[in-house]
Amino acid sequence: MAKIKLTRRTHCPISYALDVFGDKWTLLVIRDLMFKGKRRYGEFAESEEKIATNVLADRLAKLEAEGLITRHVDPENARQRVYELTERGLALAPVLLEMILWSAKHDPESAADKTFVREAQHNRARLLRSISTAARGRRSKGA
Amino acid sequence: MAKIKLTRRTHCPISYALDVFGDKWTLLVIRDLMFKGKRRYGEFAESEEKIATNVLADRLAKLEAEGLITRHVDPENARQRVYELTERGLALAPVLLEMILWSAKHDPESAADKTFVREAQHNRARLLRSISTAARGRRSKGA
DNA sequence: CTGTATCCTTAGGGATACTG
DNA sequence: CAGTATCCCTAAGGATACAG
Repeated sequence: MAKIKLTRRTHCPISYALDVFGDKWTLLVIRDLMFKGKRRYGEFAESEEKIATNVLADRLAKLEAEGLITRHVDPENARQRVYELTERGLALAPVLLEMILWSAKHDPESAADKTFVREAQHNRARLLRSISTAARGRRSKGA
Repeated sequence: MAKIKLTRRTHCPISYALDVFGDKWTLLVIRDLMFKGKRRYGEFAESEEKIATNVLADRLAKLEAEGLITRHVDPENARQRVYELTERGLALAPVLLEMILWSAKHDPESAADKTFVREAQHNRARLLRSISTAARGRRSKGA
């Protein structure tokens, strides 16, 4: 089991955010949960960035410790675990969205992405709504 | 001189953004430039997170290589260098702002911050305008 | 399938002395 | 002041084998 240590440098809100998700992997897991509907360990591991399993386990544990995700046994399959965003995790949607828009504006390859850039550009408000709606659906189904 | 290596993992816009500024230090430099009006090496080094000088030099070089900041000799003092945000760097303002708002909402210590949280909460649009105005002012003064 | 554990290499970065 | 250069240690993380 990965030992989790949550550090905090200063009182600054930017610094705080960086302490929680300021690394190259954490937000990719959030992305998979938020925009790609992924919920299981194996699905995260499949993502094209190819996160190592130990790193994935570490980030999932940290995200749970930070209260950004929950981890439950799938009621429909006791061998499966299901990860879901909490309200606190879901509240990162605007941050992710602005990152997407920035990348799309400044990087041609990102701009060409079909997964969420188009929707983000055309209707940011609707995308934000659809994210929280989808999350609510998942929760009520899972409970 | 720090050797700069810019990597890119996938075409994904989130992944791209993380490749550019996904670490614990880069956005602190951007923060200092954007919200605190800092422009010089020594000012960044003074920040309370106490970035090491070699790390600072590395991040400044990377930011310049990515086109987020410029580096010039101060025309008023040839011994001084002045760092400034480019349009591309300035365009990160909404990302930083959403991070501030998220932290303020989910962390009491951040919420208590006086530097930019209050203004961010009360008038996000005005804050964004004031940032780009300040940047324009700096540029015209420096040129 | 969901993780854990281990091995091992590299990158990150703190401390600090030093240079133009 | 604005960096550079070492030294050295720790954390990050890739690869992979293993366990429930």
